[in-house]
Amino acid sequence: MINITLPDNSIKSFDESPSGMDVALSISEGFARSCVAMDINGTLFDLKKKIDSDASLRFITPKDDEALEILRHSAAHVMAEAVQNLYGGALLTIGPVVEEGFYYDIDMPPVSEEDFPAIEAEMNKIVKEKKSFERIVVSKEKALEMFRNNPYKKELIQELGDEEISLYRQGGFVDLCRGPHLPHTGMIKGLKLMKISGAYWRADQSREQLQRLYGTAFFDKKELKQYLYLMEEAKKRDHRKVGTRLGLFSFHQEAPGMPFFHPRGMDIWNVLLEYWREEHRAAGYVETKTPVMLNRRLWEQSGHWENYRENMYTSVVDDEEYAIKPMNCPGGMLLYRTGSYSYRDLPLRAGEIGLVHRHELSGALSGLFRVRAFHQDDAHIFMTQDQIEDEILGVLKLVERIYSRFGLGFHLELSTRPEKSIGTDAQWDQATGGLRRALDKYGRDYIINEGDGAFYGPKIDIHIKDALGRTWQCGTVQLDMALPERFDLSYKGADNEKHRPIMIHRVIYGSIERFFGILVEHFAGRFPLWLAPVQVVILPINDELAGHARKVGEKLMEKKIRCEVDSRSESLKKKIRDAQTDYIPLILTIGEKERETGTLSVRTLDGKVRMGVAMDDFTAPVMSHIKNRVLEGTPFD
RNA sequence: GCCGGCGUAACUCAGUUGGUAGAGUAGCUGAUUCGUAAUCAGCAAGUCAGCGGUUCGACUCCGCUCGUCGGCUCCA
Repeated sequence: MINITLPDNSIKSFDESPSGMDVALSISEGFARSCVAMDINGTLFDLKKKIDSDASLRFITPKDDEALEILRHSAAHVMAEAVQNLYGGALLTIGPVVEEGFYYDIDMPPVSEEDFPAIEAEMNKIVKEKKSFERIVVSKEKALEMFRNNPYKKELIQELGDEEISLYRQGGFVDLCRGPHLPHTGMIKGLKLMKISGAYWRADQSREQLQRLYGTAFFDKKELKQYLYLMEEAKKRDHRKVGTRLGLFSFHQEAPGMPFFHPRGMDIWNVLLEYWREEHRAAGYVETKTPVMLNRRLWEQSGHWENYRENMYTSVVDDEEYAIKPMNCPGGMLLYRTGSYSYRDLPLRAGEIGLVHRHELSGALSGLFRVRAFHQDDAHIFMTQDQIEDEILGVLKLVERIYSRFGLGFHLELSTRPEKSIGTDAQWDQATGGLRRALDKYGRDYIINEGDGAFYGPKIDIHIKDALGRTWQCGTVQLDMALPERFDLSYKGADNEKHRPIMIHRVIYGSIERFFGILVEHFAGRFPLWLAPVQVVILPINDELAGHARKVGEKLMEKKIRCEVDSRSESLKKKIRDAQTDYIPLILTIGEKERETGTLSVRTLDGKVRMGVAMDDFTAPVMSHIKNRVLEGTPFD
């Protein structure tokens, strides 16, 4: 007699070992049809597995988080079979599930997206056949024998322990796999190949070049449609497209990976920094600036010459070797060392909008998201041991303040000591403990990435979430146990002894260029009033009214409202259309009536018009809306 | 850097099997003077990314270089 306990604590009893499917069928046939896999005592299994002792069981249905992963894993097998059916000599390697779908690395001649329809058709054929996934367990020797023609699989099998090896079979297709899998291929409803790229076996450039085929899959065609819609929306918002169309920035062959900012882009840039300075002053930061080019000796002392040299630009001046800074910290060290500090001066919060250059791989460049020259909104905080917690907490609060101003959510990740690292266990414990206590005090959940810290200290990464739900790592708070040592920094304690300060590096925007790009996509180019490069456009109805329009413009400029007059001899309709497609939040049309009465006609982006607004009734609310950095709309919506 | 795709006017893109190039938008000129999302006409604009090769002839085929896109990798 086998007793199965279900999540609602009901117990089903069976005379003989039932399979998961048997248990599901005992609930209802419809339910059984929807089940994907099962969780027995905390481990996932196929529904076909026989349960031979009492157990508590939870069925995995498409509603559960684990289900999608299983589905996609099965979909990867379907893709692998399809490719093997179509391309004779294709050798399968690995095919994991990734965040948005799955991929399979296959040793085969290059294919292109033109081949996708044929592969998809073959996949759909396999899906239609509702092939059952069967788990087969064999010995290591047998597995090696079965995959004797596939060196990749053999390599994988060799690395597995001596225990038995599980394989999965669907029809005539067998693949090495831990599982679990769907009951059958028919459950994969929304299936699509996404892209193709090269990848190396074991991510090693010296090894075989493989074809990586990406796909995604859902339980429901609708979900696939929704996903494709989001992808398309993201494509439409692509900051490279939107930024070019709005005239914010450009890139040129003469300086790959180094953006040029145009006047309208600089408006946004300056507003971002203005806001940043305001918040940092209020949070007790001072601002500093260090040179872009520094002597090689400094980089040797900081350790960058040893650890980061391949990313640094260098130059020889008067027979001396210089490096263009890839980070601001060494310069910051010199600044600190210029003064002499007592414990009363700490914490010292020194901000710096530093322009750094990093020679990134040419293939890694991507719009403003990955560049070779960028500005960091850096700050170095020097403090005593017992200030760690409060200082970290202060940074986290500042981060929250600033991100929420843009309507960006975020989550936190703590990275701990990596294998290759400097410092003592005690130092690491103390540093990591300080970060942990600050996070706990802060009160939000955080993820822990064991061993993912920098070699010189643990860190907290802050990942923002944009309007499309995509996440980006922007902010980071890193404790540095190396530089104060290398530069022999000190402060005088209350005990009149020299002490080594603790130092953190932190950024909030991260790379201002990248943050800019993220904002373009987050707002889809429709910046809130306070950020909009042109806040108001003034449209005279005819040429004769251009003079009055300019006068109105001057009045707004006096109030520091960014505005332009469009006095082209175009129709009003045309000028409105152009203003709308430039996402200018407020449009003032100037006709005879406005000139006579000295009022304004205000049109917002949603097409609503308010006539007869007095000048002051326009400027006052607009100015306060801007000053308060209101995220949504305008005072005239 | 590696693999693959792409590179035609300022921008977005056409260009059949090789016979030296077009459209829309923007720009300029002129007409129109307009009340809430595109007025009309004309003009000008390209070493077809660059270099080399094949060919009687190359935007088209081949090679290299540069840039760019998607991945690998790396990270802010």
